[in-house]
Amino acid sequence: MSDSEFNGPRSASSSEPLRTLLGEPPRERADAARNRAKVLAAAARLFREKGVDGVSMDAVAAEAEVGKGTLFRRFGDKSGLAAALLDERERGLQEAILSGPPPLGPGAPAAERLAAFVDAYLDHLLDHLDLARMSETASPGARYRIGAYRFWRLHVAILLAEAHPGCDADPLAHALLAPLAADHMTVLVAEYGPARAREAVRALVPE
Amino acid sequence: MSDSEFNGPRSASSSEPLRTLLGEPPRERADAARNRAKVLAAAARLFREKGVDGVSMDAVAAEAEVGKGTLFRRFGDKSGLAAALLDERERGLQEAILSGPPPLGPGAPAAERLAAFVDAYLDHLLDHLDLARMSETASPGARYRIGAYRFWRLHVAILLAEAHPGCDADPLAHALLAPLAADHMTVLVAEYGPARAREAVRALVPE
DNA sequence: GGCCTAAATGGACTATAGTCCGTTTCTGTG
DNA sequence: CACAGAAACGGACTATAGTCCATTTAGGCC
Repeated sequence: MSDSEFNGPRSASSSEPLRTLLGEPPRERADAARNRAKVLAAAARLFREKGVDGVSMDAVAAEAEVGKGTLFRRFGDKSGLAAALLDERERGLQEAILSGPPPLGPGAPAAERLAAFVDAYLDHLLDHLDLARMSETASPGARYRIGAYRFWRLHVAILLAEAHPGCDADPLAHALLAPLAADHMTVLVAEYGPARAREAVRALVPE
Repeated sequence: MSDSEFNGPRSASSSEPLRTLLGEPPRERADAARNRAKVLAAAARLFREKGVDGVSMDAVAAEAEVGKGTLFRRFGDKSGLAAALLDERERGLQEAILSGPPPLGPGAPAAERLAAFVDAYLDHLLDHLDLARMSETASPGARYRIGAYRFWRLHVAILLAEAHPGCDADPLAHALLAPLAADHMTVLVAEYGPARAREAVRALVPE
């Protein structure tokens, strides 16, 4: 997966020529949309029944009644499929950050928003640990290529810059998100339980 | 790899019965030792020539003139092989921590030793990024199963407990090591260069 | 030196991810 | 409506990790 060539249903707006003029990406074909939905439904079903690790891509393709080629071309690889499933569930959190009530949404001091973000993100992550783990660890660097990661990172960087003027916010945001990696949280929770794990991560947030 | 059933040449001390009485692990057989050395040499050679990612386990087995079964039984999986190669190079750092001069070794205040450790670890990591990456990301959770990780974690936990009495040092040490993951540092360095990457990680160290 | 047991060996075998490309299906246009 | 080109399809194919077990070998003991 080289970037965001995969994923995400495209908008069904604009006539063909207008779209072209606007430089919008071409609309997704009807059969493609249908297959995307079939695959996501099949994957959700299988993952729920047998666990994320117990399901092969062949199995997903079969369950979705779709060829393997289709599956891979659309989602890139297994981590892409997991990311697509997570995506739906991350929307709510992203909206709450952009326009929900403080301290998660705008309005509270940056430091408080940062703490609220970490808490809310952990809530989300601990609810979908296995899916997140698959999306992040299927291949090296996978985590950082997911679109959602960029969102979290940008959000954290903006808050850091506001709370600590003069700090090198961009790489710092990266580093701050590192302990939130699914692989890491899996181990931390297994070893110390959710409460201590959560506290340890929160203790690293500046201020 | 369930634990440390693999790796590490065993000591050649003690007679058979004494060893048994002492509960030491059985001495490694001569052919096993020979093959371990052949594999490590072959892997080092191939990795240097073609890069860690460009070498299959089949290729390592062939180059070492050893069966695939031998290779896997001894090293568990690809990450185990990479870890075994790294191991040799980590010894120096571990010794410097245990008995070298301050601030890395004993003698300096805990906070200073912590900073010195992060610096030294990053030196080591950036020198062997590809090998470390393979050892940590070949399978989910691989990083946390490597013996060396336990060493770093214990060291950091002890220093944290000393520098910040009352903090929950064990999980905090885990969290503090998260940004030092090879996969994360690879991205951070690629995006911002070694200097800013290093600074960002150091900024997270308490105090 | 020859025997015996546990350890080690190696390569055939399985399972799975991911690629490739000839065929089929859309959809905008005349 | 029918045509043409683009887009999507699907399954055979390749590459690789990792398992299994019948066979071989080391080395302690007499």
